[in-house]
Amino acid sequence: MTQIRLHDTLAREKRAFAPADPKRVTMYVCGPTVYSRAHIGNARPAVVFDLLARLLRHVYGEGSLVYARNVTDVDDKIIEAARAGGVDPSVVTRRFEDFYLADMGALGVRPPDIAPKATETVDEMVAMIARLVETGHAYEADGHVLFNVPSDPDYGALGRRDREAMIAGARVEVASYKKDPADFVLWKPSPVDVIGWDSPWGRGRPGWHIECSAMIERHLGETIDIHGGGLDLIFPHHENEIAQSRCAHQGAPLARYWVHNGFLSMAGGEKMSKSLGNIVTVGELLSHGHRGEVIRMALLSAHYRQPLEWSEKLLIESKRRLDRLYRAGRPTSTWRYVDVPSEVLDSLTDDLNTPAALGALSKLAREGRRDELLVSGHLMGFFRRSSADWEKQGSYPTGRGTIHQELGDHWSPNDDVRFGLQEIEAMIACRTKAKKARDFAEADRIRAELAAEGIVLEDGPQGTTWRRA
RNA sequence: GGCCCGAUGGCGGAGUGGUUACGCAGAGGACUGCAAAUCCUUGCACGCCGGUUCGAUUCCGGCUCGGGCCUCCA
Repeated sequence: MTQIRLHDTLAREKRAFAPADPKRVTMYVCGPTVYSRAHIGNARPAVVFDLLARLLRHVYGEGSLVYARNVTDVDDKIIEAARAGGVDPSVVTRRFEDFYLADMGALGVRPPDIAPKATETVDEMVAMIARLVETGHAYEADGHVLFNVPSDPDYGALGRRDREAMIAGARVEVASYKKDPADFVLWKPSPVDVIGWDSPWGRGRPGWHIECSAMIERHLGETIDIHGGGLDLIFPHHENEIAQSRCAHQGAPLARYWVHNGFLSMAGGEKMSKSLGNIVTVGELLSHGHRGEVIRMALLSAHYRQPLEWSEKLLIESKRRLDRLYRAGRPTSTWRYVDVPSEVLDSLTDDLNTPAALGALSKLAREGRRDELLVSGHLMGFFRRSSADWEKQGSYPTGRGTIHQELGDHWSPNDDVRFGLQEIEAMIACRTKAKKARDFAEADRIRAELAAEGIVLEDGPQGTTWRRA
Protein backbone atom coordinates (compact mmCIF):
# COMPACT_ATOMS: atom_id res chain seq x y z
CA MET A 1 0.00 0.00 0.00
CA THR A 2 1.09 3.50 -0.75
CA GLN A 3 2.75 5.07 2.25
CA ILE A 4 1.62 8.55 3.25
CA ARG A 5 3.97 10.70 5.26
CA LEU A 6 2.64 13.59 7.33
CA HIS A 7 4.28 16.29 9.35
CA ASP A 8 3.11 15.79 12.91
CA THR A 9 3.12 18.96 14.99
CA LEU A 10 3.50 17.03 18.22
CA ALA A 11 6.59 15.14 17.03
CA ARG A 12 7.78 18.12 14.97
CA GLU A 13 8.77 15.91 12.11
CA LYS A 14 7.40 14.00 9.18
CA ARG A 15 6.15 10.59 10.19
CA ALA A 16 4.95 7.62 8.20
CA PHE A 17 1.18 7.62 8.56
CA ALA A 18 -0.29 4.42 9.95
CA PRO A 19 -3.96 4.56 10.95
CA ALA A 20 -5.13 2.52 13.91
CA ASP A 21 -7.60 0.80 11.59
CA PRO A 22 -7.01 1.12 7.84
CA LYS A 23 -10.65 0.26 7.25
CA ARG A 24 -11.79 3.19 9.35
CA VAL A 25 -9.43 6.14 9.18
CA THR A 26 -10.63 9.02 11.34
CA MET A 27 -9.93 12.69 10.76
CA TYR A 28 -11.27 15.74 12.54
CA VAL A 29 -10.71 19.32 11.46
CA CYS A 30 -11.77 22.45 13.29
CA GLY A 31 -14.44 24.06 11.17
CA PRO A 32 -15.93 27.52 11.04
CA THR A 33 -17.59 29.60 13.69
CA VAL A 34 -20.59 30.67 11.68
CA TYR A 35 -21.14 34.38 12.21
CA SER A 36 -19.58 35.88 9.06
CA ARG A 37 -18.51 35.06 5.52
CA ALA A 38 -15.40 32.96 5.12
CA HIS A 39 -12.29 34.77 3.93
CA ILE A 40 -9.64 33.07 1.86
CA GLY A 41 -7.53 32.50 4.94
CA ASN A 42 -10.40 30.41 6.27
CA ALA A 43 -10.55 28.60 2.97
CA ARG A 44 -6.97 27.36 3.16
CA PRO A 45 -7.54 24.64 5.80
CA ALA A 46 -10.82 23.65 4.14
CA VAL A 47 -9.02 23.09 0.85
CA VAL A 48 -5.93 21.50 2.38
CA PHE A 49 -7.87 18.98 4.42
CA ASP A 50 -10.23 18.32 1.55
CA LEU A 51 -7.17 17.34 -0.42
CA LEU A 52 -5.91 15.17 2.42
CA ALA A 53 -9.33 13.50 2.61
CA ARG A 54 -9.22 12.80 -1.13
CA LEU A 55 -5.74 11.35 -0.79
CA LEU A 56 -6.72 9.16 2.15
CA ARG A 57 -9.71 7.84 0.21
CA HIS A 58 -7.50 7.19 -2.77
CA VAL A 59 -5.02 5.22 -0.70
CA TYR A 60 -7.27 3.45 1.79
CA GLY A 61 -10.42 3.10 -0.27
CA GLU A 62 -13.43 5.29 -0.84
CA GLY A 63 -15.41 4.12 2.19
CA SER A 64 -12.54 3.89 4.63
CA LEU A 65 -12.38 7.49 5.80
CA VAL A 66 -14.59 9.16 8.36
CA TYR A 67 -13.95 12.86 8.08
CA ALA A 68 -15.62 15.21 10.54
CA ARG A 69 -15.49 18.98 10.38
CA ASN A 70 -17.48 20.73 13.06
CA VAL A 71 -19.63 23.83 12.97
CA THR A 72 -19.26 26.06 16.00
CA ASP A 73 -22.70 27.52 16.43
CA VAL A 74 -22.52 28.74 20.02
CA ASP A 75 -20.10 31.55 20.59
CA ASP A 76 -20.02 35.06 21.98
CA LYS A 77 -19.60 36.57 18.52
CA ILE A 78 -22.66 34.74 17.28
CA ILE A 79 -24.62 35.93 20.28
CA GLU A 80 -23.44 39.46 19.55
CA ALA A 81 -24.36 39.25 15.87
CA ALA A 82 -27.79 37.85 16.69
CA ARG A 83 -28.45 40.57 19.21
CA ALA A 84 -27.33 43.26 16.77
CA GLY A 85 -29.67 41.85 14.15
CA GLY A 86 -32.49 41.31 16.59
CA VAL A 87 -32.79 37.67 15.63
CA ASP A 88 -32.34 34.28 17.20
CA PRO A 89 -28.75 32.99 17.07
CA SER A 90 -29.93 30.07 14.97
CA VAL A 91 -30.91 32.49 12.20
CA VAL A 92 -27.34 33.77 12.08
CA THR A 93 -25.75 30.37 12.25
CA ARG A 94 -27.96 28.76 9.62
CA ARG A 95 -27.39 31.64 7.24
CA PHE A 96 -23.62 31.61 7.52
CA GLU A 97 -23.35 27.86 7.52
CA ASP A 98 -25.12 27.91 4.14
CA PHE A 99 -22.72 30.57 2.92
CA TYR A 100 -19.80 28.52 4.13
CA LEU A 101 -20.92 25.38 2.34
CA ALA A 102 -21.61 27.30 -0.86
CA ASP A 103 -18.28 29.13 -0.77
CA MET A 104 -16.28 26.01 -0.03
CA GLY A 105 -18.25 24.06 -2.60
CA ALA A 106 -17.19 26.58 -5.21
CA LEU A 107 -13.59 25.77 -4.30
CA GLY A 108 -14.18 22.09 -4.88
CA VAL A 109 -14.28 21.28 -1.18
CA ARG A 110 -16.51 18.29 -0.69
CA PRO A 111 -18.69 18.27 2.43
CA PRO A 112 -17.20 16.21 5.25
CA ASP A 113 -18.83 12.91 6.18
CA ILE A 114 -19.98 14.38 9.44
CA ALA A 115 -20.57 18.04 10.22
CA PRO A 116 -21.44 18.03 13.91
CA LYS A 117 -22.86 21.14 15.51
CA ALA A 118 -21.87 22.29 18.95
CA THR A 119 -25.49 22.99 19.89
CA GLU A 120 -26.36 19.37 19.17
CA THR A 121 -23.56 18.03 21.33
CA VAL A 122 -24.18 19.88 24.57
CA ASP A 123 -25.23 16.73 26.46
CA GLU A 124 -21.91 15.13 25.64
CA MET A 125 -20.05 18.26 26.70
CA VAL A 126 -21.84 18.36 30.03
CA ALA A 127 -21.10 14.67 30.58
CA MET A 128 -17.43 15.18 29.77
CA ILE A 129 -17.15 18.19 32.05
CA ALA A 130 -18.85 16.24 34.86
CA ARG A 131 -16.32 13.46 34.42
CA LEU A 132 -13.47 15.97 34.63
CA VAL A 133 -14.93 17.45 37.81
CA GLU A 134 -15.30 13.98 39.34
CA THR A 135 -11.71 13.07 38.61
CA GLY A 136 -10.34 16.30 40.00
CA HIS A 137 -9.31 17.83 36.70
CA ALA A 138 -11.95 20.54 36.83
CA TYR A 139 -13.64 22.64 39.48
CA GLU A 140 -16.58 24.97 39.82
CA ALA A 141 -15.95 28.58 40.71
CA ASP A 142 -18.18 31.60 40.57
CA GLY A 143 -20.71 29.91 38.28
CA HIS A 144 -17.96 28.75 35.92
CA VAL A 145 -16.38 25.37 35.53
CA LEU A 146 -12.67 25.54 34.89
CA PHE A 147 -10.14 23.00 33.78
CA ASN A 148 -7.34 22.77 36.29
CA VAL A 149 -4.17 22.86 34.25
CA PRO A 150 -1.77 21.83 37.05
CA SER A 151 -3.73 18.58 37.34
CA ASP A 152 -2.39 17.53 33.96
CA PRO A 153 1.38 17.07 34.11
CA ASP A 154 1.63 16.66 30.34
CA TYR A 155 -0.03 19.97 29.55
CA GLY A 156 1.91 22.09 27.07
CA ALA A 157 3.49 19.38 24.93
CA LEU A 158 1.87 20.42 21.66
CA GLY A 159 2.59 24.11 21.94
CA ARG A 160 5.91 23.41 23.62
CA ARG A 161 5.56 25.82 26.42
CA ASP A 162 5.89 25.47 30.13
CA ARG A 163 3.62 27.05 32.67
CA GLU A 164 6.08 29.77 33.62
CA ALA A 165 6.17 30.94 30.04
CA MET A 166 2.41 30.89 29.73
CA ILE A 167 1.93 32.95 32.82
CA ALA A 168 4.75 35.34 31.98
CA GLY A 169 3.40 35.89 28.49
CA ALA A 170 -0.24 36.25 29.42
CA ARG A 171 -1.67 39.36 27.84
CA VAL A 172 -5.02 39.08 29.49
CA GLU A 173 -5.81 39.83 33.05
CA VAL A 174 -6.34 36.62 34.96
CA ALA A 175 -9.88 36.18 36.21
CA SER A 176 -9.97 36.20 39.99
CA TYR A 177 -11.91 32.95 40.26
CA LYS A 178 -9.15 30.91 38.62
CA LYS A 179 -7.13 28.70 40.92
CA ASP A 180 -4.28 28.85 38.50
CA PRO A 181 -3.63 31.53 35.89
CA ALA A 182 -3.45 28.91 33.13
CA ASP A 183 -6.85 27.38 33.92
CA PHE A 184 -9.41 27.72 31.17
CA VAL A 185 -13.18 27.75 30.97
CA LEU A 186 -15.20 24.60 30.29
CA TRP A 187 -18.61 26.02 31.14
CA LYS A 188 -19.76 29.55 31.74
CA PRO A 189 -23.04 30.96 33.02
CA SER A 190 -25.59 32.44 30.63
CA PRO A 191 -27.90 35.26 31.69
CA VAL A 192 -31.59 34.58 31.06
CA ASP A 193 -31.61 36.51 27.80
CA VAL A 194 -28.64 34.61 26.37
CA ILE A 195 -28.67 31.18 24.80
CA GLY A 196 -28.01 28.52 27.41
CA TRP A 197 -28.61 25.01 28.64
CA ASP A 198 -29.34 23.60 32.06
CA SER A 199 -26.46 21.83 33.72
CA PRO A 200 -25.37 20.63 37.16
CA TRP A 201 -23.66 24.03 37.49
CA GLY A 202 -26.67 26.07 36.51
CA ARG A 203 -27.85 27.44 33.22
CA GLY A 204 -24.96 28.22 30.96
CA ARG A 205 -23.08 27.49 27.77
CA PRO A 206 -19.92 25.60 26.91
CA GLY A 207 -16.47 27.10 26.56
CA TRP A 208 -14.91 26.95 23.14
CA HIS A 209 -12.42 24.12 23.66
CA ILE A 210 -14.71 21.50 25.15
CA GLU A 211 -16.90 21.57 22.04
CA CYS A 212 -14.36 19.87 19.84
CA SER A 213 -13.41 17.32 22.47
CA ALA A 214 -17.03 16.29 22.93
CA MET A 215 -17.81 16.17 19.23
CA ILE A 216 -14.78 14.03 18.55
CA GLU A 217 -15.66 11.65 21.36
CA ARG A 218 -19.22 11.28 20.16
CA HIS A 219 -18.63 10.89 16.44
CA LEU A 220 -15.15 9.44 16.06
CA GLY A 221 -14.07 7.95 19.37
CA GLU A 222 -11.50 8.59 22.07
CA THR A 223 -8.43 8.49 19.87
CA ILE A 224 -8.54 9.64 16.27
CA ASP A 225 -5.93 9.28 13.56
CA ILE A 226 -5.62 12.85 12.36
CA HIS A 227 -6.56 16.13 13.92
CA GLY A 228 -6.17 19.16 11.71
CA GLY A 229 -6.55 22.90 11.81
CA GLY A 230 -4.76 26.19 11.39
CA LEU A 231 -1.42 26.92 12.96
CA ASP A 232 -2.92 29.45 15.33
CA LEU A 233 -5.11 26.82 16.92
CA ILE A 234 -2.14 24.93 18.33
CA PHE A 235 -2.26 27.08 21.40
CA PRO A 236 -4.48 27.30 23.24
CA HIS A 237 -7.26 25.47 21.42
CA HIS A 238 -5.65 22.17 20.55
CA GLU A 239 -3.51 22.13 23.65
CA ASN A 240 -6.67 22.39 25.71
CA GLU A 241 -8.52 19.81 23.65
CA ILE A 242 -5.70 17.38 24.27
CA ALA A 243 -5.76 18.01 28.01
CA GLN A 244 -9.54 17.67 28.34
CA SER A 245 -9.82 14.55 26.25
CA ARG A 246 -6.84 12.78 27.72
CA CYS A 247 -7.94 13.49 31.28
CA ALA A 248 -11.51 12.39 30.48
CA HIS A 249 -10.31 9.20 28.81
CA GLN A 250 -7.88 7.69 31.30
CA GLY A 251 -4.88 8.95 29.40
CA ALA A 252 -5.89 7.86 25.91
CA PRO A 253 -4.31 10.31 23.45
CA LEU A 254 -6.72 12.47 21.46
CA ALA A 255 -5.02 12.22 18.10
CA ARG A 256 -2.19 10.18 16.66
CA TYR A 257 -1.16 12.83 14.14
CA TRP A 258 -1.53 16.59 14.42
CA VAL A 259 -1.54 18.45 11.14
CA HIS A 260 -1.54 22.24 10.94
CA ASN A 261 -1.67 24.52 7.95
CA GLY A 262 0.30 27.76 7.70
CA PHE A 263 -1.10 31.20 7.30
CA LEU A 264 -2.21 33.27 4.45
CA SER A 265 -0.97 36.84 4.45
CA MET A 266 -1.78 39.98 2.57
CA ALA A 267 0.61 42.25 0.74
CA GLY A 268 3.32 43.24 3.17
CA GLY A 269 3.31 39.84 4.75
CA GLU A 270 0.76 40.71 7.38
CA LYS A 271 -1.53 37.93 8.50
CA MET A 272 -5.02 38.07 7.13
CA SER A 273 -7.48 38.26 9.98
CA LYS A 274 -10.79 39.71 10.88
CA SER A 275 -9.35 41.71 13.73
CA LEU A 276 -6.83 43.38 11.41
CA GLY A 277 -9.57 44.08 8.93
CA ASN A 278 -7.50 43.06 5.93
CA ILE A 279 -9.67 40.24 4.74
CA VAL A 280 -10.84 39.21 1.31
CA THR A 281 -13.82 36.93 1.38
CA VAL A 282 -14.34 34.00 -0.92
CA GLY A 283 -17.72 35.46 -1.80
CA GLU A 284 -16.11 38.68 -2.99
CA LEU A 285 -13.65 36.84 -5.17
CA LEU A 286 -16.37 34.72 -6.72
CA SER A 287 -18.59 37.71 -7.34
CA HIS A 288 -15.71 39.44 -9.08
CA GLY A 289 -15.62 36.62 -11.55
CA HIS A 290 -12.76 34.58 -10.15
CA ARG A 291 -13.57 30.93 -10.56
CA GLY A 292 -13.51 28.71 -7.53
CA GLU A 293 -11.11 26.34 -9.17
CA VAL A 294 -8.66 29.19 -9.74
CA ILE A 295 -8.82 30.06 -6.06
CA ARG A 296 -8.20 26.42 -5.23
CA MET A 297 -5.18 26.41 -7.54
CA ALA A 298 -3.85 29.55 -5.86
CA LEU A 299 -4.26 28.02 -2.40
CA LEU A 300 -2.48 24.83 -3.41
CA SER A 301 0.37 26.60 -5.20
CA ALA A 302 2.38 26.72 -1.98
CA HIS A 303 3.03 23.90 0.45
CA TYR A 304 0.30 23.87 3.09
CA ARG A 305 2.71 24.49 5.98
CA GLN A 306 4.38 27.46 4.31
CA PRO A 307 3.05 30.98 4.53
CA LEU A 308 1.23 32.08 1.40
CA GLU A 309 0.98 35.69 0.35
CA TRP A 310 -2.33 36.42 -1.30
CA SER A 311 -2.41 38.71 -4.31
CA GLU A 312 -4.30 39.47 -7.47
CA LYS A 313 -1.23 38.39 -9.39
CA LEU A 314 -1.33 34.98 -7.79
CA LEU A 315 -4.89 34.57 -9.03
CA ILE A 316 -3.95 35.59 -12.57
CA GLU A 317 -1.07 33.13 -12.65
CA SER A 318 -3.28 30.40 -11.26
CA LYS A 319 -5.87 31.06 -13.93
CA ARG A 320 -3.30 30.79 -16.71
CA ARG A 321 -1.87 27.66 -15.25
CA LEU A 322 -5.32 26.10 -15.15
CA ASP A 323 -6.09 27.30 -18.69
CA ARG A 324 -3.09 25.42 -19.85
CA LEU A 325 -3.98 22.24 -18.00
CA TYR A 326 -7.53 22.34 -19.34
CA ARG A 327 -6.20 22.84 -22.85
CA ALA A 328 -4.02 19.79 -22.47
CA GLY A 329 -7.05 17.96 -21.13
CA ARG A 330 -9.16 18.54 -24.22
CA PRO A 331 -10.87 15.39 -25.42
CA THR A 332 -9.09 13.05 -27.76
CA SER A 333 -10.46 10.13 -29.67
CA THR A 334 -9.23 7.58 -27.20
CA TRP A 335 -9.51 7.36 -23.49
CA ARG A 336 -8.38 4.66 -21.19
CA TYR A 337 -8.45 4.36 -17.47
CA VAL A 338 -5.03 4.84 -15.94
CA ASP A 339 -3.60 4.94 -12.45
CA VAL A 340 -2.42 8.18 -10.93
CA PRO A 341 1.22 8.34 -12.05
CA SER A 342 3.87 8.05 -9.38
CA GLU A 343 5.23 11.54 -10.12
CA VAL A 344 2.00 12.95 -8.74
CA LEU A 345 1.16 10.42 -6.07
CA ASP A 346 4.66 10.42 -4.60
CA SER A 347 4.52 14.19 -4.21
CA LEU A 348 1.13 14.15 -2.55
CA THR A 349 1.95 11.32 -0.19
CA ASP A 350 5.09 13.20 0.85
CA ASP A 351 3.32 15.44 3.34
CA LEU A 352 0.98 16.84 0.70
CA ASN A 353 3.64 18.46 -1.46
CA THR A 354 1.21 20.20 -3.78
CA PRO A 355 3.73 22.45 -5.54
CA ALA A 356 5.66 19.39 -6.61
CA ALA A 357 2.44 17.62 -7.60
CA LEU A 358 1.40 20.63 -9.68
CA GLY A 359 4.83 20.60 -11.27
CA ALA A 360 4.18 17.00 -12.22
CA LEU A 361 0.80 17.95 -13.69
CA SER A 362 2.50 20.54 -15.87
CA LYS A 363 4.92 17.93 -17.04
CA LEU A 364 2.09 15.53 -17.90
CA ALA A 365 0.38 18.31 -19.83
CA ARG A 366 3.56 19.16 -21.70
CA GLU A 367 4.16 15.54 -22.61
CA GLY A 368 0.62 15.04 -23.83
CA ARG A 369 -0.14 12.37 -21.24
CA ARG A 370 -3.78 13.39 -21.14
CA ASP A 371 -5.32 10.43 -19.33
CA GLU A 372 -2.77 10.58 -16.54
CA LEU A 373 -3.22 14.33 -16.33
CA LEU A 374 -6.98 14.05 -15.89
CA VAL A 375 -6.79 11.31 -13.28
CA SER A 376 -4.16 13.26 -11.34
CA GLY A 377 -6.03 16.52 -11.58
CA HIS A 378 -9.22 14.86 -10.37
CA LEU A 379 -7.41 13.52 -7.34
CA MET A 380 -6.42 17.08 -6.47
CA GLY A 381 -9.93 18.39 -6.99
CA PHE A 382 -9.38 19.95 -10.40
CA PHE A 383 -11.02 19.26 -13.77
CA ARG A 384 -14.44 19.59 -12.25
CA ARG A 385 -15.86 20.27 -15.67
CA SER A 386 -14.99 19.56 -19.27
CA SER A 387 -12.36 21.52 -21.12
CA ALA A 388 -15.08 22.85 -23.40
CA ASP A 389 -17.04 24.21 -20.43
CA TRP A 390 -13.93 25.70 -18.91
CA GLU A 391 -13.02 27.51 -22.09
CA LYS A 392 -16.46 28.58 -23.24
CA GLN A 393 -18.21 29.55 -20.03
CA GLY A 394 -17.64 32.79 -18.23
CA SER A 395 -17.65 33.02 -14.49
CA TYR A 396 -18.93 29.88 -12.98
CA PRO A 397 -21.97 29.74 -10.73
CA THR A 398 -21.26 28.56 -7.24
CA GLY A 399 -24.27 26.33 -7.27
CA ARG A 400 -26.06 28.74 -5.00
CA GLY A 401 -25.97 31.94 -6.96
CA THR A 402 -29.01 33.24 -5.15
CA ILE A 403 -26.98 33.57 -2.03
CA HIS A 404 -24.79 36.14 -3.68
CA GLN A 405 -27.79 38.04 -4.88
CA GLU A 406 -29.24 37.99 -1.43
CA LEU A 407 -26.12 39.66 -0.13
CA GLY A 408 -26.32 42.33 -2.78
CA ASP A 409 -23.32 41.13 -4.68
CA HIS A 410 -25.24 41.77 -7.89
CA TRP A 411 -23.60 38.89 -9.55
CA SER A 412 -24.99 36.34 -11.89
CA PRO A 413 -23.03 33.89 -13.95
CA ASN A 414 -24.07 35.46 -17.22
CA ASP A 415 -23.35 39.07 -16.41
CA ASP A 416 -20.17 39.16 -18.40
CA VAL A 417 -21.52 37.23 -21.37
CA ARG A 418 -22.67 39.69 -23.99
CA PHE A 419 -22.56 37.31 -26.91
CA GLY A 420 -24.42 34.04 -26.75
CA LEU A 421 -23.11 30.86 -28.31
CA GLN A 422 -25.06 31.41 -31.54
CA GLU A 423 -23.77 34.94 -32.04
CA ILE A 424 -20.23 33.84 -31.46
CA GLU A 425 -20.52 30.97 -33.93
CA ALA A 426 -22.16 33.27 -36.47
CA MET A 427 -19.44 35.88 -36.15
CA ILE A 428 -16.77 33.25 -36.54
CA ALA A 429 -18.50 32.01 -39.70
CA CYS A 430 -18.51 35.55 -41.09
CA ARG A 431 -14.86 35.91 -40.30
CA THR A 432 -14.03 32.63 -41.98
CA LYS A 433 -15.85 33.83 -45.07
CA ALA A 434 -13.95 37.10 -45.02
CA LYS A 435 -10.69 35.22 -44.61
CA LYS A 436 -11.47 33.04 -47.59
CA ALA A 437 -12.16 36.18 -49.61
CA ARG A 438 -8.83 37.49 -48.31
CA ASP A 439 -10.63 40.41 -46.72
CA PHE A 440 -8.32 40.42 -43.72
CA ALA A 441 -9.40 43.85 -42.57
CA GLU A 442 -12.94 42.56 -42.03
CA ALA A 443 -11.67 39.33 -40.49
CA ASP A 444 -9.53 41.26 -38.02
CA ARG A 445 -12.38 43.61 -37.21
CA ILE A 446 -14.59 40.69 -36.20
CA ARG A 447 -11.80 39.16 -34.19
CA ALA A 448 -11.23 42.46 -32.38
CA GLU A 449 -14.91 42.80 -31.62
CA LEU A 450 -14.95 39.38 -30.01
CA ALA A 451 -11.69 40.06 -28.22
CA ALA A 452 -13.25 43.13 -26.65
CA GLU A 453 -15.72 40.76 -25.00
CA GLY A 454 -12.95 38.51 -23.78
CA ILE A 455 -13.35 35.94 -26.51
CA VAL A 456 -10.14 34.66 -28.02
CA LEU A 457 -10.07 32.96 -31.39
CA GLU A 458 -7.70 30.21 -32.34
CA ASP A 459 -7.22 29.25 -35.97
CA GLY A 460 -6.24 25.63 -36.32
CA PRO A 461 -6.03 23.06 -39.09
CA GLN A 462 -9.59 21.98 -38.19
CA GLY A 463 -10.90 25.52 -38.47
CA THR A 464 -11.44 28.25 -35.89
CA THR A 465 -12.19 27.55 -32.24
CA TRP A 466 -12.80 30.03 -29.45
CA ARG A 467 -12.53 30.37 -25.71
CA ARG A 468 -13.04 32.96 -23.05
CA ALA A 469 -9.89 34.61 -21.76
C1' G B 1 10.26 39.22 27.15
C1' G B 2 9.24 33.60 26.15
C1' C B 3 8.36 29.90 22.27
C1' C B 4 8.38 28.77 16.93
C1' C B 5 8.94 29.36 11.67
C1' G B 6 10.99 31.36 7.11
C1' A B 7 14.98 33.76 3.74
C1' U B 8 15.87 30.19 -3.54
C1' G B 9 16.50 33.16 -10.48
C1' G B 10 12.21 39.34 -12.80
C1' C B 11 7.95 37.36 -9.73
C1' G B 12 5.63 32.89 -7.34
C1' G B 13 7.42 28.37 -5.49
C1' A B 14 9.49 22.90 -4.77
C1' G B 15 13.88 20.38 -3.83
C1' U B 16 18.82 18.50 -3.13
C1' G B 17 25.75 17.33 0.17
C1' G B 18 28.52 17.13 -6.13
C1' U B 19 23.47 16.41 -12.17
C1' U B 20 16.38 19.40 -14.91
C1' A B 21 11.86 21.41 -10.40
C1' C B 22 7.57 23.56 -12.00
C1' G B 23 4.49 27.92 -13.04
C1' C B 24 3.94 33.09 -14.62
C1' A B 25 6.43 36.88 -17.13
C1' G B 26 10.71 37.99 -20.78
C1' A B 27 14.00 37.03 -25.20
C1' G B 28 15.00 34.35 -30.00
C1' G B 29 13.05 30.85 -33.62
C1' A B 30 9.17 27.57 -36.10
C1' C B 31 4.02 27.76 -37.50
C1' U B 32 0.26 31.77 -39.04
C1' G B 33 -2.38 36.53 -44.05
C1' C B 34 -1.40 38.88 -39.12
C1' A B 35 -2.58 37.04 -34.40
C1' A B 36 -3.89 33.37 -30.74
C1' A B 37 -2.62 28.54 -29.30
C1' U B 38 1.28 25.06 -29.76
C1' C B 39 6.40 23.43 -30.34
C1' C B 40 11.89 24.36 -30.01
C1' U B 41 15.84 27.32 -27.78
C1' U B 42 17.17 30.63 -23.86
C1' G B 43 17.96 32.92 -18.83
C1' C B 44 25.68 34.55 -12.63
C1' A B 45 19.11 31.38 -8.26
C1' C B 46 19.84 29.71 -3.66
C1' G B 47 20.19 36.52 2.84
C1' C B 48 25.26 37.70 5.49
C1' C B 49 29.68 35.73 8.38
C1' G B 50 32.15 31.60 10.14
C1' G B 51 32.59 26.07 10.71
C1' U B 52 32.28 20.65 9.13
C1' U B 53 33.50 18.38 4.21
C1' C B 54 37.37 16.51 -1.34
C1' G B 55 32.91 19.51 -2.27
C1' A B 56 27.29 23.20 0.77
C1' U B 57 22.00 26.56 -1.64
C1' U B 58 21.47 21.78 1.03
C1' C B 59 24.60 20.00 7.66
C1' C B 60 26.28 23.08 12.35
C1' G B 61 26.90 27.96 14.91
C1' G B 62 26.29 33.23 14.90
C1' C B 63 24.14 37.57 12.56
C1' U B 64 20.55 40.47 9.78
C1' C B 65 15.76 40.83 7.96
C1' G B 66 10.62 39.06 7.69
C1' G B 67 6.48 36.36 9.83
C1' G B 68 3.51 33.58 13.57
C1' C B 69 1.85 32.13 18.68
C1' C B 70 1.75 33.63 24.05
C1' U B 71 -6.03 32.14 26.16
C1' C B 72 -10.79 36.61 19.53
C1' C B 73 -8.45 34.24 15.22
C1' A B 74 -7.92 28.95 9.91
